[in-house]
Amino acid sequence: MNDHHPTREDLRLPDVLLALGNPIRLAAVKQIANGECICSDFVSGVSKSTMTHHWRVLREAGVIQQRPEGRVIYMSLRQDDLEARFPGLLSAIFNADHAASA
Amino acid sequence: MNDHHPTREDLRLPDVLLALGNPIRLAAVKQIANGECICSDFVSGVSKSTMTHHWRVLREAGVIQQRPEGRVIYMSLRQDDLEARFPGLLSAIFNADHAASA
DNA sequence: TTGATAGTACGGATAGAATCGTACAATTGT
DNA sequence: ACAATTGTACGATTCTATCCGTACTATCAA
Repeated sequence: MNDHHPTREDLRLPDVLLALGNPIRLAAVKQIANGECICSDFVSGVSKSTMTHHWRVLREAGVIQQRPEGRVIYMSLRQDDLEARFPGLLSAIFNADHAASA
Repeated sequence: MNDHHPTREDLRLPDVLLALGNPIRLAAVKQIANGECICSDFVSGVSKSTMTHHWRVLREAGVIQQRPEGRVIYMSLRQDDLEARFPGLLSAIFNADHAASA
C-alpha cells in the first residue's frame, strides 16, 4: 500500500474541496466521521478497485488517515488537522441541509 | 448569455464543493465576496473564454449570480442561499488558514 | 455609422478523473 | 500447505475539465 499522507501544513483547501466534491467520497467521509471503519464497510455501488482510487484521493488530500492492521485498513477522519487548518469546515459540511439534496 | 441559475432548493453540496475546488474559481469567489464585480475585474492569467467557462461552473453550482447590465455582467455571491442551505460553509472557506498554503 | 469594449459560443487540443477487470500480495484460519 | 479474505496495482476505456483561439453578439461612445 502506498501510504503517503500529507502533513498538516501541506493541506490545501482546493484539494480538500475537490476531494469532497464527489458524491461517493462525500458519503464515505460522512460514514467515517461516524466512527473509524474499514474499506469494506462502505457500500457504494462501485467496484473495489474504484473505491481504492477514491480512498487514495481522500488520503492524498489529507481528509482521511489509513492505518493498516492485519489484512484490513482502518480509516479515520483527520479531524484535528482539518480543524486546525480550516476551522469550521467539516462541521459546516456535515451540518449541511440535505432536505432537498436528493 | 446562458443565464440559468439553480434555485436555492436545487443547490447540491458536492457541486458547490467541486466548483470551489479549483484555485482559479476559489480566488474569483473570494474577490466577489469582497464586493460585486464584473468579469474583467478578475485577473487570473487565463484567457477570457476560459474565464467564461469558470463563471459558468460557479453560476451553475449556484455559488454566484450574474446580472447583465449594459455591456458588463455584474457578479455577486449567493450568500443568503448558500448560508440557508449550508450554514457556515462560506465563512469556513473564507476564514481558512492560508499561512502555509503557498 | 463606425469603432471600441465586454463578454459569450463554439470547436478542438490536451490532460485528468472515474470506472472496470484481472492479476497480485499479505494475512488469517483450517 | 491450502484456501479464503482484504485490499492494492496496473492497464484500458470512457467521460469530464481545462484551456485556447477565433468568430460572434450586444452595447456604448464619438
